[in-house]
Amino acid sequence: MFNDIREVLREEIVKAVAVLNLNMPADEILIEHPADLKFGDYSTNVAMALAQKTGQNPRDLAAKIAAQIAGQKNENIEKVEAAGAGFINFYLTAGFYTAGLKKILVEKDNFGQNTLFEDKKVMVEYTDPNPFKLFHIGHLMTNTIGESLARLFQVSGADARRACYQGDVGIHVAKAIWGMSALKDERPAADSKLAVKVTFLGQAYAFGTTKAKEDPTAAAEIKILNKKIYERSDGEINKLYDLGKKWSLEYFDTVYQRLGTAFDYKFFESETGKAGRETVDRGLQSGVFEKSDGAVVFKGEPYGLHTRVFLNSDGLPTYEAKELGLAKIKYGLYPYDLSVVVTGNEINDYFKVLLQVMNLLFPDLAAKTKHLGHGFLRLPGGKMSSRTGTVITAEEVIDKAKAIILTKMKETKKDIANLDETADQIAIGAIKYSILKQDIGKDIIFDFDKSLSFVGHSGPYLQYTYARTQSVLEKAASAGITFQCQGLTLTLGDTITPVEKMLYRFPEVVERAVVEYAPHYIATYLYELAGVFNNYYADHKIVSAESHSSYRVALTTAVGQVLKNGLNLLGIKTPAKM
RNA sequence: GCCUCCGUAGUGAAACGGAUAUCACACCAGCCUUCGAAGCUGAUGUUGGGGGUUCGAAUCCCUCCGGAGGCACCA
Repeated sequence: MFNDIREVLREEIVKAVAVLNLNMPADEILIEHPADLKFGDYSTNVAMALAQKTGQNPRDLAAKIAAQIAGQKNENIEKVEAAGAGFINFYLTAGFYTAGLKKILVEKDNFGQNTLFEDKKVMVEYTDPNPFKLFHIGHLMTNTIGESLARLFQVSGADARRACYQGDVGIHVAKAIWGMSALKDERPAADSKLAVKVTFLGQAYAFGTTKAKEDPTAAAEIKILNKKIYERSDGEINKLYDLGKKWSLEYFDTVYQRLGTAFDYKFFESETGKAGRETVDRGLQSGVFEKSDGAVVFKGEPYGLHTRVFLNSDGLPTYEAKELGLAKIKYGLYPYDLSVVVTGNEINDYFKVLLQVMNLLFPDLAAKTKHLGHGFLRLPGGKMSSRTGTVITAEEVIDKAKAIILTKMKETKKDIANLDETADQIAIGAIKYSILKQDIGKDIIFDFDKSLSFVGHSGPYLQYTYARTQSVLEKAASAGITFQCQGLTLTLGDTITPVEKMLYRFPEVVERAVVEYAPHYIATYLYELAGVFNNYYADHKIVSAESHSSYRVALTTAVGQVLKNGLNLLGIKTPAKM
């Protein structure tokens, strides 16, 4: 198979090395893409590694091995040469590239799939907003990353399920309920718009928070309220609680729909406490936990970790205990092979403790759990806080971006039927891409003007390039230019370009992205692909009466296809016109 | 104080121990009577300091400086 070209090269290398009476285990052979296309399609460092072992000159050895491989005359290899400090560079044949092109055109939406997680059950938990609180740009970051990972697992053969874990109990909820009660005259009617209800919840929470700080009486009331909410012992409070939670969840659903996420499972802290406490009780029996100052704790120091509280001195489960319960509940509903939990990196250390505890209590689940801590999306002024009001909601950012895009769209005066929907897709594409183009572990200081780009290395650039391919293809169709997947060949002096050299790499990039939990490889690759295509576009007339037009149309079709498949993995839509 | 993560052009980022460290933004000079100028071409400019390991270090180790996060009943 041509997409296993790395295996083909590996075999050729092993064969050549053996002929030269040298020994290089196949799994130690590194085959990679050179940083620059001028160094060929792949290169290997075997000569440098062998030279070190045998004391030979790496450059001479590379030349010998290259000559031997060339002599083996593999049909996919156009040229092999030694270069640099002792690299062996491979240049592939035109036939290889056109076969790659054909594969894209045949597989279409399926191009890029792999079998790394075939038949595996994967659960991805992400987003985790708290009911009664705002859905802010931090949630947008987690959601964007988690959704992309879920999609990467899916194209890798997994049955990926999306899960969201939400804090529907706790002091923040009590503050909001207290606020709802105090501001009862301003409470929206049942038939009010959802936006109004959510705004009210935000005000109620802010009011409760402020009063809790300023007024000791209010603070005491909130504490009592918190207990009542936990116990569900007061009918009036339950009514307020249920109402507020319903509004919140309805609102979150509208945000998810807009972002293109749909959860299979929604878990709540109010449900995980019981299972968590039971687990901790059993762990206390078996000596995993111990009592300390009236609380039940896990001593992490023997493992190089922190001590953490699992049941507080009132006997209530903390977040740690609830998380243990959550793991059990998740596995009960969906016996996964892999459970990925995506959160901010502030809880990295805490999650290590949790994994250690899980390892002692149920090692099978611990081994299947992977925590991914991503960087923070912070504001230039410092930490974002919904308490002090220095918070930007996800919708504010999207709407602000959308307004800019609508202005731009009106300037370009394109004939676009679904203007509003398209602008929404571009706004979200810009935001998601700005998050996914970099390593997920790193912070993003979110400054609207600096962080969100609609030109250059950005989501809209990729969407624009896609729209351009579709526009060209539309023109080709009306000119009656078609192509056959069989027998695609270059004609009339056309040569292989960087476009073909980038296209076949897509499945490799997908594999690497899923193995390393790193969507940014997809983002970077798509940007490079779009770059070489825009370059090609500037130099080549695609739709014409010339005989090479058919091949060029096929190439354009493939580029559009890969951009679409790749952007889909980032959760970014590809409007045909923008 | 202890632990973890991070320091790459003016700014924001990329680089699975490999070749002349790659992009974007910004700034400057060009390209639309020709398939979408949200595009293309060219110019300027970078690995925090000091040691070490290696044929080869932005990447691994030590140390110093700077930043972020965490460190017992919040999540």
